[in-house]
Amino acid sequence: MARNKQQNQQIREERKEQILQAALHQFSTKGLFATRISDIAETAGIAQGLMYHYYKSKEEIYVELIADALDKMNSAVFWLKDLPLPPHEKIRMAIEQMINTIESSEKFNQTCRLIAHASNSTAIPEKARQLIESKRDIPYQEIANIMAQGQEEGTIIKTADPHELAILFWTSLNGMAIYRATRTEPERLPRAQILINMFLEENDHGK
Amino acid sequence: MARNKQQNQQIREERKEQILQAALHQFSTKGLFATRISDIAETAGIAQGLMYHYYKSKEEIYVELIADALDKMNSAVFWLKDLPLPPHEKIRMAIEQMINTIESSEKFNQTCRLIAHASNSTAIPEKARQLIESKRDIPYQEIANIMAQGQEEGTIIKTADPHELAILFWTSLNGMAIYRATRTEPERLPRAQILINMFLEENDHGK
DNA sequence: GTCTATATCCAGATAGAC
DNA sequence: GTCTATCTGGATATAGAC
Repeated sequence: MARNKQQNQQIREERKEQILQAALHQFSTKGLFATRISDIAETAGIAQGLMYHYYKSKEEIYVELIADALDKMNSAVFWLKDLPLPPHEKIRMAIEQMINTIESSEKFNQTCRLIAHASNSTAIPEKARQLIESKRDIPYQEIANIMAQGQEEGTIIKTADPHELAILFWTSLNGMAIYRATRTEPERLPRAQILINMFLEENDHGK
Repeated sequence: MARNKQQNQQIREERKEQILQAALHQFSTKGLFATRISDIAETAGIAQGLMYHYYKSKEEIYVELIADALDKMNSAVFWLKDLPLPPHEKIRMAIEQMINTIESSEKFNQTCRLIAHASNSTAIPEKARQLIESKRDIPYQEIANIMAQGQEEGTIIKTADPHELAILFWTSLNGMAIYRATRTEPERLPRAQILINMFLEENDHGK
């Protein structure tokens, strides 16, 4: 008896993680349908047949990745919400952090592309569709809340309603993420400050 | 002799147009790999085999659609460039028109999704990749030129360089197009004015 | 747990009748 | 020009040896 149950369990966890990472890389650049299960296996450095020892299908891996991505996104937003900062500082920080992360984190980038692919296709697994539908509006809602608080405090512009501002907030950042993800030779993104200025009342600009 | 050459030629043109339209619809919602040639045939209302009488492969249709989309986009940008308007009015007009078109035109929407799918995938036909690579930067360049002119005239903000502003311009609009395209029950987009304000010097805001 | 070999299925593409 | 029937290749998924 070479291995006991615990060791097997650990190998299992490691392999699954390995597969997920390889799958994220493949799915994010090629999408669900253009990536073959053998691509993932190759990237993960294991035999194609072994994939089915860990996941029942390509789609199952995909759904797990989508679920993870949505959860991480929403966690980050709730973390922002609970920060002990005034609303306009939350907006400032969120934009700065997002642009910074878009520029520097390869994994974050892959995650953005995965979600972009998924949101833009009707041909994804039903389970994935439901997950996205049920969770994608949370970030919009939370940012809208923060915008509303900022408007009450007089630090966020009142020329648009909070929900409108939230859409503008996310669509701009989302656009940047896609821009960045689709350039091999990444040019620098616009500085955060310009985008921040769009939301703040004049007197706060230079703060 | 039922039909002469000219009539056949006309039928041919009509069919090709029919196929392109059906393909745009399919590709834009499902992407290249998830759409089957039979899906396109069905949408176009013709037999699957007949597809190959007009196009040599699925990829050929795809490449033609990509080429059309890029050309239309670039034509629109050159049209804007040649308008007899001051730079900041061109920017204003471009944003207003884009948001308006994103909201109202189904076909424009499909085109945006097609390009989004294509830019976001490395698994597209080589020919399509080359087309995109060679043409996608033209709109950025042209908008950057207009921004630079506006800065000289003092109507566009000088806190960022023209290229940076151009990226912000396109990524924001692109983000909106994707947002709009991926909602079945389309909520209204943010009003153009808020985005316009991001680029104009203060004194021009209310103009 | 891991691999190789293989069965199965399905979409792209072709052939040939009308 | 259009259709139906068919071939072919390639990818998913399974079986079975190690």
